[in-house]
Amino acid sequence: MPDASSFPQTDMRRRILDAAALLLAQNGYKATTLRNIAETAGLKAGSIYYHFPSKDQITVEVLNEGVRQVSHAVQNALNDTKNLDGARIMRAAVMAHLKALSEHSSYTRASIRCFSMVPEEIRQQTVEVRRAFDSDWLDILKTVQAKGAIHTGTDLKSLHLIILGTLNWTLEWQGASDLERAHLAQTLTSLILV
Amino acid sequence: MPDASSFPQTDMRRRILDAAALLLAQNGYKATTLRNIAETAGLKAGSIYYHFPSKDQITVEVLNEGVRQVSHAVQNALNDTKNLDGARIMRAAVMAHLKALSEHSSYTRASIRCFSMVPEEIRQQTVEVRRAFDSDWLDILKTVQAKGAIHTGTDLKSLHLIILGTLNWTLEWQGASDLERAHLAQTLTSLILV
DNA sequence: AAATCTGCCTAACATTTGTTAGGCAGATTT
DNA sequence: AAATCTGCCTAACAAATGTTAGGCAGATTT
Repeated sequence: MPDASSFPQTDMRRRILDAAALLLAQNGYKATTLRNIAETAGLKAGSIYYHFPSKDQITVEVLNEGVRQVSHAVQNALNDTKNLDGARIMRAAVMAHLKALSEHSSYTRASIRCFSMVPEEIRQQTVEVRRAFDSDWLDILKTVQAKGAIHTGTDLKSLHLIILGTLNWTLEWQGASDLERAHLAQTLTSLILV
Repeated sequence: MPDASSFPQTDMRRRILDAAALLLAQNGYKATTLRNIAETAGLKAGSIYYHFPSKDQITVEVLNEGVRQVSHAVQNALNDTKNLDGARIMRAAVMAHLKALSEHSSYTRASIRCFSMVPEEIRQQTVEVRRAFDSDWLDILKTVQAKGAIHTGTDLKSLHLIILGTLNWTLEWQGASDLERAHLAQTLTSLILV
């Protein structure tokens, strides 16, 4: 059975996660079936259990990786801009977040869109990674405000929700171009920065 | 079987829709079962087919009603503020949108969160209502900008996404208070208005 | 060469899904 | 009083679900 997409042949575990991420992002948790994942990854449903103990475990790994992709991207962007002014830090964080969302869109979309619909048992295993990321973003906002790039009167908790909501919402307008995304980042930071 | 919540006894059709909206908002399309809807509405699964021809039809009605609730709320708010200045129009629209989201949260949450995960057949029957609402919001922004309350340089399409993203994202932070919502509306409009 | 391990497959299982067919008590109409 | 209509129920159906048990060819180890 020669298949063009089966060159690596090994890393089947990764291919299963990729397939799951794609389907979870597209159809949600319940509509994503193991037979569907198997077909996309290029094996049979029963064989998945050689790599994972359950569908839930696959889901947990996908959801957590989705958050980590964005979290690491933002962290890296900030390490490069340590002693810059507030405005630059802000722009770097927003653009890194947005770029990560679009580059790893399967995992990030799965993470954002499935989180609140997934069974309680799964949610518990993904909630801590999320809280850490929320905390990171709030720290960024505090720093930028301390550097004077955000009005002192602005409520940072609200601002946090505006940024998160705006950026994550981009995953809903399917098929958006990088240009449109850049436009959005520009408009958003312009509104926020003093 | 005396049940405290079965006084009306008639309008069973509405109770089915309410139950479906609640479950769709909570668990998504695929995880919402007819037996689950029936139990919540207070009847048996087979009896649903006396009121609706299929699960899909129920879903379509819930999703469309969710959008209409918000759309009408915004429209009504604007009718009351016809000749006001741009800033007041903007604030009225944002607050009406936000209030409708929280008041009819089951329908609106179902509408927002299920739309992109639902089978193609259902999406087709809900897409036109959405487009109309998008168009309405863009008109509002054009009016407000024409009245000078938004910088002329601001890209309205991006601004539209920021507003939609921010407000709709509030449905993700479960259990938020009205005070927090009001705070968010205040911060958002402050950023946008000149 | 024998034994083990790797990585996948087939075939079944119990359960749950949307949906349908037929029944039945009470109200309404004739 | 007879007939019809309303609004629900029970019981079943085929299909699809997560999961498990057992097999099997090829590589690796002993």
